[in-house]
Amino acid sequence: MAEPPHEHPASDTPGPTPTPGPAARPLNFIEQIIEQDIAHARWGLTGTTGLGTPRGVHTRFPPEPNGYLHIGHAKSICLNYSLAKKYHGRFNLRFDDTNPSKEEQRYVDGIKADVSWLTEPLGGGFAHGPHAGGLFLASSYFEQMEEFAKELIKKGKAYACQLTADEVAARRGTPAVPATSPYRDRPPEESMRLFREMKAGKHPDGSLTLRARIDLASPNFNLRDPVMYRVLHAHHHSTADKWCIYPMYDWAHGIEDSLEQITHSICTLEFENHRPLYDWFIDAINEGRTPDGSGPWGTTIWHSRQVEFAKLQLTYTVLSKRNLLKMVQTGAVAGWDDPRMPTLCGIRRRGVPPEAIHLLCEDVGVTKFDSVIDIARFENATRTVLNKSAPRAMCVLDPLRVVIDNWPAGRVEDVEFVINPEDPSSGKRTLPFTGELFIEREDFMPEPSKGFHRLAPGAQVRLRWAYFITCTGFETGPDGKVNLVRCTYDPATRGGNAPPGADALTNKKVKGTLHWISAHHTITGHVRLFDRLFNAEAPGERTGNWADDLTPDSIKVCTGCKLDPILADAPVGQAFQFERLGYFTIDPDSRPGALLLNRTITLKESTPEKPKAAVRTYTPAEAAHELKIKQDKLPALIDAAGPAGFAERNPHHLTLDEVRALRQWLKANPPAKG
RNA sequence: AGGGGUAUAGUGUAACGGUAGCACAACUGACUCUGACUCAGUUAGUCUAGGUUCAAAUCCUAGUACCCCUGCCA
Repeated sequence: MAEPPHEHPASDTPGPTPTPGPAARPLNFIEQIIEQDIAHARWGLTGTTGLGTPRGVHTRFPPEPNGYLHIGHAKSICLNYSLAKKYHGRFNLRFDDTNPSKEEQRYVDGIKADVSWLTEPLGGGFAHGPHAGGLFLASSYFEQMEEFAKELIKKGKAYACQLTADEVAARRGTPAVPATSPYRDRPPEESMRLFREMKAGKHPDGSLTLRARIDLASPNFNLRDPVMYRVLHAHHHSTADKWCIYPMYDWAHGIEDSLEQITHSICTLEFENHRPLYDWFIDAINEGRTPDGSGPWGTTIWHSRQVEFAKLQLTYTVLSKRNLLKMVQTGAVAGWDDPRMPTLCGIRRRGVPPEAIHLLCEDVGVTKFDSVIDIARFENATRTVLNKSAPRAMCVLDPLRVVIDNWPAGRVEDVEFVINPEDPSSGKRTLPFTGELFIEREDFMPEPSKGFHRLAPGAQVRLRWAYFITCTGFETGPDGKVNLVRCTYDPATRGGNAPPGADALTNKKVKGTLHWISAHHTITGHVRLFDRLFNAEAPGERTGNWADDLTPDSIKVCTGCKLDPILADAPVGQAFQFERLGYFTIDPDSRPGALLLNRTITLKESTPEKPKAAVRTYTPAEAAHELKIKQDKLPALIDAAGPAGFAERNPHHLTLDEVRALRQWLKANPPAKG
């Protein structure tokens, strides 16, 4: 495994960027780094060859199996897989299973399924396809890691430390005061003996660690002699009871990447502070090693390059395994795969196709800047994909009976129905039309409001693909609710086509088009409608507890829905667009005769009345942030700049215009220095 | 406080010393057998202050704001 001399990123000089090919979009910063690496032939990259000759970019997704994956992880998976695909390489799935006290086999299984689901439309995944790198377990490297650890002990670069966790914390020091350990100058032989005893199970949990001997005074606390191994008598989901010492992330992770010869080790921003440590460990192992194996310690090991990017954050969403787990445990949701959850299994059950996640990731890009993505972008990506792919169906969620008085008794007519107007290859099917139908209750108003152009007494509307009907009256039940609408149909409008108007030149127009279903040709079922799980942009920001921002009724079940008969044979997960209602999918709990559907997302809706202008408002905290001042200086600024009417308003949220005015004022009246 | 990062329209991102562009959102309008889709147009931006330069988002200096780091978690 010849590997070129590792160059630290700091030594990089901007090289000529190779022709990027047909660039649909500019390269993101990671692609730029990779193309420079190719230009300099680092890691043996040539960029022009196929797989492994000598090699392309090799990436990996390294989850800890201590929970289910969420949409934040999806960004990392898409990034890693896409880079391997774009640069003729491979993609590994590797479980970073170094802490058995938190990990479970069911999470391993769930994560494998989620990653496969997500990467499948990209042409494969970790297990199959042209870029499959394979499935790996950190725990299968434990023996090798142990050997490396012993090597560092012999080199005087690691030592056994008998400080307890509390003592280590107490001796951690401060930026100005170095940490201390009375054991760091212990002879290597003694450390070796203790390390062997640790492994042999002769020491209780927490009594002993192996620590790297780096720098107790480093301003980077990760370098203050970090723990490499701890004693932990715990059952491991993969290695069972074979080990009672487990490596720490910092020690293990770089070795895992090295053993798999990962070229670019992509991770999130919070690991930036760990990169020097990652590099230190590999360099320490390589001290005394040579590329040809002639050195005293053998052949040099692989040194991957770590690159950090900003993780995905979404408004109205909680994205941390800890909080997600708590939501499940407290019953805030029905489980990890509740369709309201941002987990990949929840999103999948909700009916979102993986392509929507790919589209979102392309949309938001890859940078090092912490940003929060508006959840609406994800919703829009979902609509965009489903609009192109979902067959249409005619379903009525809240049925209202319509009788067509001039329809010949008992007559059934098949009307042609375009399965997906956005996809000509999908073709047509037929739908039975009769004199007794259901329409959506909200599509009829006895006394129509202004701008309502659906059904009302005397009004004419089109029934999609069928006929124009005119309302001649309605009946109400004892409760005063409308329970029947009477209409006549116009035979000249068969197929829903508008007949020539009075002048025989312009077609007669009708404003509204309604969806419908024949009362005698429908199946009933339940449909679940979801609202956002949280009703605050940043759940928990207000009170410190996300539970305070839970939407009270974020799930609504419609019973007795009148569904298109085509749904009877649809498989679980099949997506449909219910005309004018949104996108829906069959839930796994659905049964023949007891259909259950989930609404994935509504259609985009512009309201009939003049939509009220959505004015962006700022909380005091947001305004201060926007103006780059401390929040406590905001009141004084407002007093000084005085946006009209602000003082009378409650709550004291600022409008966009007011924030702009304050910014202008600040520009004209810069704060005094000091 | 020390260290590590990041600042470009409302939001997300390009521009690599040479015309600040794109997408989403918003707003106008057109089209429409889904109040969907599609299409056209409008509004709006380089954190601040100095400096270098014919020319600065970009280079230099000094500030400001935000994120990460003091687990035997990852």
